[in-house]
This record gives sequence, C-alpha cells and structure tokens, in this order.
Amino acid sequence: MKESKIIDVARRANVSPATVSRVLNGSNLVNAKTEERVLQAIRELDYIPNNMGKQLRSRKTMNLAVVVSDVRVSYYAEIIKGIENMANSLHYNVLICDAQNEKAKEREFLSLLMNRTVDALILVTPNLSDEEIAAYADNGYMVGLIGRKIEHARIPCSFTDNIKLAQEVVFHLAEQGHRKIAFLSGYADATDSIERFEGYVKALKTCGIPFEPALVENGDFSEEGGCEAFHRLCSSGADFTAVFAANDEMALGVYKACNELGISIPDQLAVAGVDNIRLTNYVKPRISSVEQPLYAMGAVLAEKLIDQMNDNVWAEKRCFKVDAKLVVKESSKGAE
Amino acid sequence: MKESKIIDVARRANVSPATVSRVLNGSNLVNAKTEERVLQAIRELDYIPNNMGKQLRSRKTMNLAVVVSDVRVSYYAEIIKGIENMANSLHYNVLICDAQNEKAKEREFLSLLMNRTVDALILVTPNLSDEEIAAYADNGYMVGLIGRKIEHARIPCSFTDNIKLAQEVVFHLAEQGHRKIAFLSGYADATDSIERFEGYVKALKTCGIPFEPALVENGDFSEEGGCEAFHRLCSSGADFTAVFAANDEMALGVYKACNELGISIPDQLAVAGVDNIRLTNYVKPRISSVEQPLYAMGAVLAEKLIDQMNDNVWAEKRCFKVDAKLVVKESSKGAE
DNA sequence: ATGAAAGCGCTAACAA
DNA sequence: TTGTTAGCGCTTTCAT
Repeated sequence: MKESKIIDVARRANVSPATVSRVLNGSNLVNAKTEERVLQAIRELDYIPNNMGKQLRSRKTMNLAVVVSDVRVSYYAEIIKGIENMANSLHYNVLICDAQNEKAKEREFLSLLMNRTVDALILVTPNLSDEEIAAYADNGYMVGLIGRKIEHARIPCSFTDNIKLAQEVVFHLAEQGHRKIAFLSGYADATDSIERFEGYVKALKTCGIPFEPALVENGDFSEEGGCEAFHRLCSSGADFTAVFAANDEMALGVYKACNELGISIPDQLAVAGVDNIRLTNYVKPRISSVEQPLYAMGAVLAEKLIDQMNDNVWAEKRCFKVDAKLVVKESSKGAE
Repeated sequence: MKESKIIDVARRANVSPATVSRVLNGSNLVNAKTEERVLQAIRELDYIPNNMGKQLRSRKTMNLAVVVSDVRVSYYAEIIKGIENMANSLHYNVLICDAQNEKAKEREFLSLLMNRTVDALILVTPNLSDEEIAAYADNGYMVGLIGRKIEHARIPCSFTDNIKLAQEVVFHLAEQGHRKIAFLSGYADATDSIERFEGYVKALKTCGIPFEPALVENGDFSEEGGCEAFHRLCSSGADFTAVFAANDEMALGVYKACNELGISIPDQLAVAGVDNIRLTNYVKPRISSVEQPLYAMGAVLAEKLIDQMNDNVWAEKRCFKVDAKLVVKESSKGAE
C-alpha cells in the first residue's frame, strides 16, 4: 500500500497539484464540480497530506511549545490543559517541555523556536530573566509568558493579580479578628513571593496593623520547606495567631509542623494558602485558599499568541491580569 | 538579521552544502581542518539548521505523540513525565494529546501519525479497541500502548500485573483476618477492572474464601462513583468487613460514604485502593494502596519505541509487565 | 574527503 | 477558475 502524494491525486482527478492544494486548504476559488472530482480522487487513493512538506513550504509548523518546571505539578497540568485544548481547537499541536526545574533545560527548549520546530513558545517557568526572554522576542520569535508580567510590547502574558490576592487573604484573616499575621514566603526572588509579600504589607497598612519583619519567613513553595520555615518562625519566639502561606504546599507544611508541635488549627492558629489545590479539601480542617483560573490563563494566552501569529498586528490587549478568588474554609474560621 | 541557511555557511567556509551537512550531523568522514572551518562559519553566521527542511528530507520528525484522557490526572502526568524525559534524552520531542475522555478525539489524534506530524504515537487511553490499534500497526505506523497488553508483534506495551496486584491486596486483607472482602470495580469493561477482579477471585480461592457475587459492585474509577457504589453495596444488605477498591479515587469515595454512614475505618471496615496517589497519605487513616511504577512504564515504552524506529528489527522484548507494590498503611491494619 | 545535483511533498506567485 | 513553475532548506546518492 504505497502512500500517495498530491501529484497522484492531481493526475487521477485530471487537475493540477495546485488545484488539489486549493481543495485541501479550503480555498473558495475552486469550481464545485472540480472540487468534487478532487475529493473523489482523494477518497479513492486514501490520500493524506504530508505535513512535513506542508510545513516546509508554508513556513509554519502549527506547533506550540509549552515549558514547565514539572508536568506532574497540578498547577502546571491545569495550565497545560488550557493551552492544549485551546491550541487544538485552533488546529495547533502542543509540545510539552519538562524542564525538570533546571534553568539550563529551559534555555535549551528555546532552541525549538530557533530551529523552527515550533512557531511559538509559552514559558510557564519562573527561571529565565526578563532580559533573556525579551531578547528572543526582539529577534522576532513568538514567546508568551504565564504567571508573570513582562514589559515588552511583543510578549503577551497572563497572570493573576498577586497583590490583590494577598490583600484579600489578609483582609479575611483580619476580619476574623487576627492582628498578628505571619507571612510564609516562597523563594525569595520569585515574582509570586515578592508580589504576595507586597500585598500582605499593603493590606496590613490598610488594616492599621504595624508590619513586623519578624513575622516573615522564607520557604521554597514546597511542603517540606513550609514545614521548616514554620518551625523557624516558632523557635524565633515570634508571636502570631494566623499564617498566610504563599502557596498550599507550604500551608500543608504548616499543618505538618503544627501536628508535630501540638498546635491546633484553627483554634490556636489560622492558616490560609494559595492555589486551592485538591488536597486543601481533604485535610482537616480544610485549608482556606485562593483559587486562580489556571485553565483560563493557559487558554487565553494560547489564543492570544495564535491570534497574533495570524494577524500579525500588535494592537489590543497584551497582558491578561486575571482575578483569583478566596475560598474560605475551616482553617481560617472563628478566630480566638 | 537575516536567517542564514546551509548554503550560506557552505560559501563562507568554501565547502559544499553537503560538507556542512556532514559536519552538522557528526559524520566522521570530514577532514578535521575542514570541520573547523565549517564550525567557524556556523559561529560567525549564528547559523541554526531549520528543522522543517531537515524533517522533509530525512523523512523523520523526531516527534512522538502521547494520547491521554486528561493531562491533569496524576496517573497520566506521571507517565507523561517518564515518556518526556526519556524521549528528550534521545533527542525526541513529545506532543501531548488530551483526548478529554472522548473516543472520537483519541481517534483524531491518530491522524498525527498518518500525516507525518509525529514518527510514533503512544496511547495511554483505554478507549480504542485492540483491532483498531492493530490496524494502524499493520499499516506500518509506530504505535505503543501503556497500561494495557496487546497481542500484536509490532506493538510494544508496558503495563502492570493487575492480577498479581489484586491478589496481593486480597492476601494482605486476609492476613489481617478479613474473610468477607468486597470488591469495588471500575468501568465494567475496562481491562484494569476485569483483571483486578480476576486477581480478586483467584486470591479468594487461594485463601479458601468462597466468592460472593453480592460483594462486587461497579463504579467508574471516580470518587463520586465509588461513593455511590459503596452506598449501593451497603443498602443491598451485603455483609463484609473489608473493601478492595479498584483505584484510590473510589477508595476516597468509600471514605466519603463511610463518613456519611458513620462507619469507622479501619475498625469497622478495612479499605485498600490502587495507584497510591498523594491524597492517600493525607486522609485519616491513610489509605493502603498499590503503587505502580508509572514513570518507568512511560520511560521504558518510549525507549523501546524509539529503539525500534532506529533498529527496525523486531527482536527481543515487546511487552513490559512490571510489578506494582502494595504500600500498607492504616486503613487496612488491625482487623476486628 | 569532498562536491554536484536531485529531490523530500507541498504551496504560492504568476500566467493564462 | 485553473495550471505552470519555482522553490521552502535540507540530506544523500553518486561521482570524483
């Protein structure tokens, strides 16, 4: 069963390859009768267009790459799903790039853009600098960013309003009567950490609560890191009745530490996190957390990026700042 | 900054495009000095080979597709990671195909194989029939299967020994003193359901426990389905002291139902599941569960498939049956 | 060890 | 509306 090519179809339908190509690509300047003949020939030969030829000639791969730190992390998986579903509905394919948390690997994946394996690349990873990313865009490559804002006219991005999100958490905690609220940050230099910290400080000010540096401790966005950070906070003798963890993993770490230290949640300590991962609903008490529209962030960015490639006009919205919403559960209810 | 092509490099290095190609592809029949000249020219021009041209000419995409029901499910994510990491180390890229649990979508993705967008495709989804899959292989397409065995000389597959796995669970439960062990199946026609059920029956026989049809109920591998199935089991008046759920989601459903019914685990009921998802360690009591080497299953299959494409000789091992291991936790300890 | 030349399969000017 | 033709950028015989 030999594979047939466009020329075979053309011959069988008594037309030129160009006409077959037109039919294949839905050109409207083909006579209905001719089209039917071509379609017939295609059916008879079981012809399937070869994408390699198409790609080379049209100079488009219809492929997108998405770079994440670890596909297994639900945060990334949700974003990937949004990207994939949207891309697919727009006839694009998605290459997953698992950088395994290594900066060098992230950088390597950018070569997919340069060697024309993909038409565009979406970075969901936090490691590359703005300058480095901007350089690619300046060279005409299509890149998009998720979970992070960038000042560059040709790089679309979607991200949540971290400051607002953090403020909401603090306001909620304050409403429950808490005045001594600790903040457990992630990696010190991560945008998420910085902005959530900023929101935390702003909200304290709004509430008339003095900011206390001793109530801030750094983790690394992991459960273990959160646990250790919380232990440090406690052994430092700091005085607080609530903890705002920069993500749920660290909040889980706080749970672990509290369990070890015999601290009862929420009676002795209120806890809130960010991401609203599934696990927050299975521990007791359930963890109050902020839910980000991850799927939508992925989908909207993919759509924008693809739009851009086709229109090639940089009008309209480039940045999508989306709102997260606080889901109050038992871990932060009923202050002492 | 105009993009340079192989001919530009050739001219600058005073060689033919063929020689440049040889250098690029690590051919050993290039004079060391010539090679240095070529490398120099490549550097000076910032030349990066264009993959589209390369693909068309070499008739290889170096791309792999992996089809899953839902990228967000940790079971799939883990397998994807294994495939991706292995593929990458062998210079292949991975396209993710999220079939959204729709058979039609799964089938659509197979066109990636036919239109030469990818060189091979790995199915992790359970919906397509053996016959349909075999037909592709018979037409010369490279396909691989994960989580499922198939009788076809040209389709590699990796899967766990479901029968053995189920037997281990039942033996463990029996060792704890249970004689009345219920089985919560998944979709009735899923291979996993069927084989785990088979192992369950075999193990009962081995233990000298009569098989009781009334102790078997069907779910759909979801938490909700497990919950409902358990309720049905209870209201049927069946008598049992342990439940073997075909996966952890359903075991979680059992937890939910028990919570509603006031049944205490493990005192009144022992529970065990399969997959050993992270959540099993966060509920109280922690759920005993069977851990499958998902990452390895993905990696080994990707490796085999790629090997195959390069060697093109169908010797050796085609099926990789891997062992799962039971992780005993509190949900199944200390029988009444 | 190197080069010349012929395509891989397709699309897109340009002509007709 | 359709056909002719010239490549897209690369690799690979086949010569030399």
